[in-house]
Amino acid sequence: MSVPLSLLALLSQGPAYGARIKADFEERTGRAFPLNVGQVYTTLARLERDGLVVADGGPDDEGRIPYRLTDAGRAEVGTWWERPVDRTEPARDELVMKLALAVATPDVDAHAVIQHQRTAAMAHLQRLTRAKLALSAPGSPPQTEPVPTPTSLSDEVVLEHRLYAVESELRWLDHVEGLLLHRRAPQSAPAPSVTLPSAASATAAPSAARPAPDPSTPISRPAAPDTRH
Amino acid sequence: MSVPLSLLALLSQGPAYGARIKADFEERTGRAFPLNVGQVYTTLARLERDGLVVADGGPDDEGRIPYRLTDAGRAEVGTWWERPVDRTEPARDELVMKLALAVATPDVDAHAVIQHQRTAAMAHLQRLTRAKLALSAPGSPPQTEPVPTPTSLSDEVVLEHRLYAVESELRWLDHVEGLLLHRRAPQSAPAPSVTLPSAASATAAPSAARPAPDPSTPISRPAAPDTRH
DNA sequence: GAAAGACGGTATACCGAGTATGTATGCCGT
DNA sequence: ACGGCATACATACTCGGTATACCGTCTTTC
Repeated sequence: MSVPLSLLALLSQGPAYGARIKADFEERTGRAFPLNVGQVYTTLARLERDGLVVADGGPDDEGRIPYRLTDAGRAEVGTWWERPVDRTEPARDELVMKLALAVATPDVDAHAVIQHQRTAAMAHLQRLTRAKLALSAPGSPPQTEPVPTPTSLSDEVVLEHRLYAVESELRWLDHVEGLLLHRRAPQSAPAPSVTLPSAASATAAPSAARPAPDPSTPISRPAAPDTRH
Repeated sequence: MSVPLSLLALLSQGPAYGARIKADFEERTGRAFPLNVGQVYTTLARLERDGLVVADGGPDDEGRIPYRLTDAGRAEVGTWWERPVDRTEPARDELVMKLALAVATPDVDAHAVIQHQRTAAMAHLQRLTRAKLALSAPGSPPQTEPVPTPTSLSDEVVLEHRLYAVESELRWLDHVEGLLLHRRAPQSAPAPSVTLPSAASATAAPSAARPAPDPSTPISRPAAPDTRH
């Protein structure tokens, strides 16, 4: 759903042929999203069908077929940059479905599911952290690099996103575990006064990158694995 | 990619026919993931083809065709609950691609992209918060509900996930903005000592739902929209 | 100096997810 | 009895994604 727009965005920098577009795309997204060449051609075909792109003449003497944006295509890119991506509908995330099903299904130990996911997430977090360190210091010893941008900004952008995502996922898992404990033993307080963890703080001061301490779940857990690389 | 497994999970509670499965699925995932009926049937067909499920005899007197798990299917569900969902590869998220492209493309004002996304995210956060409040107190005044579980746990699980996700996204946007400022004016500190926002704290004490204050980006931003009710 | 093969580029076939639409049937209410 | 509606099943289609086939050129190697 985002690949077509990405291709348009790349073409807005000038005409290019399929393989070059693929290379550019991967380069500019931190090589985090390997793009199958086939997809590039089928997508280009669809874009051409929709009048957003045109083949700029037949194959040149080296067999390449450059494509360029039409005016409609250029407009499309423009609005893409302006319009925020839609987050209003929930994103069919496997983990969310799985956990929602788990807590709603008898015979399933939701706690165990959470535990498994959590240890995996922590391992993943470790991996990402290591990657980040490697990113900031590519050649191990020298930090006196003459190049001011030794690593691409794109790399960092996607890496950071993954870091924030795992971290958030961990907190969410903790929170759900807390919910489970409450529900299982709704001791004296039947009313679901469910702590409003992030929401309260975030709405109170959403402009600052305010954390969401979740006081309701001081769940004990296996010790953190060795953290340094 | 997760719907087939979900259907198997539902069938593990006993045989059911297509439409019933759809209803169950939506019920147990907080009605956040509307599932097209057609998809249920095609998925069931594939599952039957793969031997994970069998039609339990022809249509009954009301035209329904119940399916039940095979042993292989049951095993599949078992391993699904045990195996954490894979987060090792980056999840083709439109926003991530878009922003990675934006920062790597001249002629594109990445700051503006971030701004647009941020205001949208804040509006969304507000909406979710409102939904959460409505969830905890469905009938407005009385909190003396006799029912201990007036709202389904599944609802809460997916709602909370969305809250954590937006919040994390906001922090990430802030962080990227910080990166942009650094890169644009790499004043006296050329070495990218990039603050390790979440990673450091999360690995230091991952068991507590520890927040990840990002001290590097005290970016000013438009005031928070009205937050209450 | 030609066969073999690596390489770069294009194109097609295939699968699964997801959506829209069609069709049969039973149950109403008038 | 008939129109309308709900229920359940089924098919057709689009799109994202992967694998693979194909074709020309350049290089290697005997």
